[in-house]
Amino acid sequence: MSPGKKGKILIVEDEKKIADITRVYLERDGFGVAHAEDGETAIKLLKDKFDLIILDLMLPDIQGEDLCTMIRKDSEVPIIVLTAKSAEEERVKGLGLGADDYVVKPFSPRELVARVNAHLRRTKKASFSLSFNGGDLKIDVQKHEVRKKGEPLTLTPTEFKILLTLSERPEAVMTRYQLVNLVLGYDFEGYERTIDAHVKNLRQKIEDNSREPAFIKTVYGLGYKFIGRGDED
Amino acid sequence: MSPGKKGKILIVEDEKKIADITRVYLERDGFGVAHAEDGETAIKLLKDKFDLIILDLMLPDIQGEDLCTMIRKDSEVPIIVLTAKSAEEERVKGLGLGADDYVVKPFSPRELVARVNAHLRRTKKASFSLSFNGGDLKIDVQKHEVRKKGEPLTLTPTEFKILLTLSERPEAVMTRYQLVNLVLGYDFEGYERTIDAHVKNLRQKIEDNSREPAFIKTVYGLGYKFIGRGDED
DNA sequence: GAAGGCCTTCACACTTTCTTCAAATATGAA
DNA sequence: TTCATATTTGAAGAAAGTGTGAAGGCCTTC
Repeated sequence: MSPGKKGKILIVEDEKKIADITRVYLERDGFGVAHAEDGETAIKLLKDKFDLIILDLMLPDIQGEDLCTMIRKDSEVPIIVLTAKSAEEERVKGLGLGADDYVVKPFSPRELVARVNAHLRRTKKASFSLSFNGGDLKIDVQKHEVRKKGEPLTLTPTEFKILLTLSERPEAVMTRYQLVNLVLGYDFEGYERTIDAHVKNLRQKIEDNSREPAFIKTVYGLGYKFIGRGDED
Repeated sequence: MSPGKKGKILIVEDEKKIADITRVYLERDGFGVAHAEDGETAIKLLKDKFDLIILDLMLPDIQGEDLCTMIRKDSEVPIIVLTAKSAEEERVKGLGLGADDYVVKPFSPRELVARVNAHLRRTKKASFSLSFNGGDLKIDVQKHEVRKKGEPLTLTPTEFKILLTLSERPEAVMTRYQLVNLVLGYDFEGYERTIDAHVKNLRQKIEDNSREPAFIKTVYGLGYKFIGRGDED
């Protein structure tokens, strides 16, 4: 493993080509990278300390979810989960398995590196959660939970991901095109306005009045943006 | 080569069919596209600057890898490599040589375009904004927001584009023809003076007195120009 | 194999914006 | 100053974008 000035990262991924490309990107960005092709190897390697773990949920010998909870039991290391856009994602939600972030496959390697950097930057914060407007809206990624004025909401995986994507960059307009890529995956070939339907459903859950949305605003001709004052965590 | 509002892309690919379909998709998405059928042509074309390069690793006259390193030596331009499915090894090698992403043939044009966009989005400055006359007028592209003395204004998409186009080159006169092309698109077939109507509406929003515009001046017989001292941001 | 959850698509109503036009006003040249 | 040409403006129909409910498909669970 190369030295890694910026930190040590463990990739747990059985698809060699994905692991390789990810490694190349991370190393180019100054990270040290170790790679495990299966859960067993990962557990061995985990005797060393890592600064962040990238974990594919689909592994040959062990359920990624189990590995995730296992890691989380022993440490607070940030975990970014890779999921194929399918039923996997639902399990992320169902189990609330304590990952700090998740990225939909196929992903842009640059996107992944950006997220790795983002997580390490806020490494001091115990967990990756967002809170807006004096606690009116709270998003806890590890628990995969959203609360509005304390009340837990039930969001579908796609709704959650849209909300997360928008709220990570308050005020910034995201086009439907961008949202499709980030939320549904770069290989999504469907109808772009599917996003509208999800936004509608999302608004009905998080907004007081979905006709006059306070959080997710429409930007005519462009897309959507999230409005909210981030709170201290 | 078509103008390309979103950026200029060079396709280096000897299979004409693939090059053509890729070009069509990219152009439809607003890119300008140049095409080289072999390495030699590519090197000639590379005297121009491109925003991204799509490079087939299998070329008639030169090793794609060599071309890749060659390009990377001179510039940071994002490179997406196309590889045939069989050539497993080439992928990683290509990435080691400084490519930014790879796509396996046969590929979905849509996915390729999505990746192109993803790379360019990362390359671009995260958020650029313009500020004029000591903060009197601020334009934030990422937020798609314009503020006049701190007050947010509601501009339509076209108004926003006109303002942005003009303000990016303060003092420069832009003809209606130029504005139509840049703002309404090269394929706009309507009445050139539509711009006037938009400028009118824009002035009513951003000017104190739309009869004596301070920002958007008319240049009689020519077009419009934006006046403003850019502030440090 | 029925039920339920989720995603996607579609059609239609609705909202916002764009384009065009014609009248009014302004400009520059003779 | 006068004339021909340019520009501004308000209004209105045309066009484009968005919200929404419902239907169908796929998958998982019971």
